[in-house]
Amino acid sequence: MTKNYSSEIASPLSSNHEDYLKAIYILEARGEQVTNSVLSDYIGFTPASATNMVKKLSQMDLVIYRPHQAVSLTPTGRRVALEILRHHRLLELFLHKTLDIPWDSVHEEAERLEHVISEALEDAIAASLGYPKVDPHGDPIPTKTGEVGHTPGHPLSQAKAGRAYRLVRVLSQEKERLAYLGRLGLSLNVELFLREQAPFDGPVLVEVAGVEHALAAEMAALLQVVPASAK
Amino acid sequence: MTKNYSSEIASPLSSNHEDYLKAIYILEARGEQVTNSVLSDYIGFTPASATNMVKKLSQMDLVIYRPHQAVSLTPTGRRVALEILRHHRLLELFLHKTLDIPWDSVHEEAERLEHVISEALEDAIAASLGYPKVDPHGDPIPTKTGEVGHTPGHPLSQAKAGRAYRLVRVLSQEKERLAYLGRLGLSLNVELFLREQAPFDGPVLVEVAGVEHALAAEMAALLQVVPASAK
DNA sequence: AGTAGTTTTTAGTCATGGCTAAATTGTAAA
DNA sequence: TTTACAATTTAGCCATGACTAAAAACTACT
Ligand SMILES: [Mn+2]
Ligand SMILES: [Mn+2]
Ligand SMILES: [Mn+2]
Ligand SMILES: [Mn+2]
Repeated sequence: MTKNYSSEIASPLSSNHEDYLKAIYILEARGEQVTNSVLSDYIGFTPASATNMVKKLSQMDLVIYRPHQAVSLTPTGRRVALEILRHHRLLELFLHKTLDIPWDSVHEEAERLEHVISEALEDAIAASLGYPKVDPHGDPIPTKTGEVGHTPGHPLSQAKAGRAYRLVRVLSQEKERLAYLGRLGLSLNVELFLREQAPFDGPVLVEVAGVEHALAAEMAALLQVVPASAK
Repeated sequence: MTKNYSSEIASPLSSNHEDYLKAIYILEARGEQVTNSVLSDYIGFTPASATNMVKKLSQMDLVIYRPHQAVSLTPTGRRVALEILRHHRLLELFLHKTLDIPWDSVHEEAERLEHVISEALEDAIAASLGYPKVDPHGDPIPTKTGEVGHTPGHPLSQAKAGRAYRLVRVLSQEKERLAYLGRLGLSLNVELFLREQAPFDGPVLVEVAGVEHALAAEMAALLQVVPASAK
């Protein structure tokens, strides 16, 4: 767990410390108020454990903690979160492209690997992939200096019927969901044609590689698309 | 740390548990009596910690422990050790071949990665490398079923002067030593010519790629070679 | 404002696995 | 066979970070 940020952080961070920071970052980025229950739900530990950990992170100046308030990251905490997130997404893409691991399995694997790769290995992976900008789900890969690119696109549920789109991001890491999409032929950068959009949040009819499929409204809301012609 | 051996092992093993088992395997394989001090020296924890851990491993039926006697692995313990060793050596080779990580850096990296890769990833790595038999240092890679190939060769210190040899194994993981050998052009499968072997365990003169170098006797003892013509 | 219900924190427990220091055991020389 | 010394084990301590249960604090409704 020796990292380049170790220079500014007293005690070394465990995998769980890192996962907490990453969770806070992701929840903040979603625009949610990171309350204790939101956080503990997300990470899968009890609320008491979350409070406990958040207090420790606050002592290390990685988060701002005020009792009964939402937590937030300090600049250092954000740097650490982004470093782990960079590891995670680089690893997902590497596993997928270099070792043909299916896109619905890379998340789990990266969840463990992200905590143990060195900076040198991170760099080697980035170089071997040609310094990519997005992971296999279209999530932006933070740069070494902590910039996070903005991903274009809008939910398929808000797209207009009778037009062709390209899938640029899937807002889910759920294995079963991704596997299902994969079976429909829907993976990153695939083109689809939006046949019909049922009103009142009804299902969506799409055509992928000449085959028509119906998608639940909630599913369509997770699929970010751009017009097919757009880069 | 979910592994395929989890079926037969009650509690999940931590990275350290796995490193202890691997250490015992390696020390046994070297022909050493695995006493508590040998083991604690090797793993870098205090003797008291080693006793403690060995007792726990013994309760899990992974080692045989009798007070004041050398420890040894049970069949299950050996299986676990070989699984981790397979991970380690596959990872070393993968990092070296696929990501160009120098042979003197792969050990450290693999030491952490070996504990967190899934069986699926292990298989994907093995497949992508064409099911290799040895790692970048010539150490044999155990098979999935736990067989360990026998590596040919004998120490350069016991070779005859005036003949050509090929380096097939280096019995060291020391970063500095490997880096030095690398600088001399000595890496796996490289050919060398043994010019002179000084008596009384004196230095050895070798020619590598047309350049002559003197090696300490202890260094030459770590280099396993075969006659240059031999496959 | 009072109260019910929810969220959060506190208090206290436990397992893990390192450590040091002291006690014990084993070995080998006198 | 005693004695010295090294190796090993035991005992006890500590940090970590999960947990449950209880207390406290917020929120929202009457
Ligand atoms: Mn993780
Ligand atoms: Mn992803
Ligand atoms: Mn290890
Ligand atoms: Mn090796």
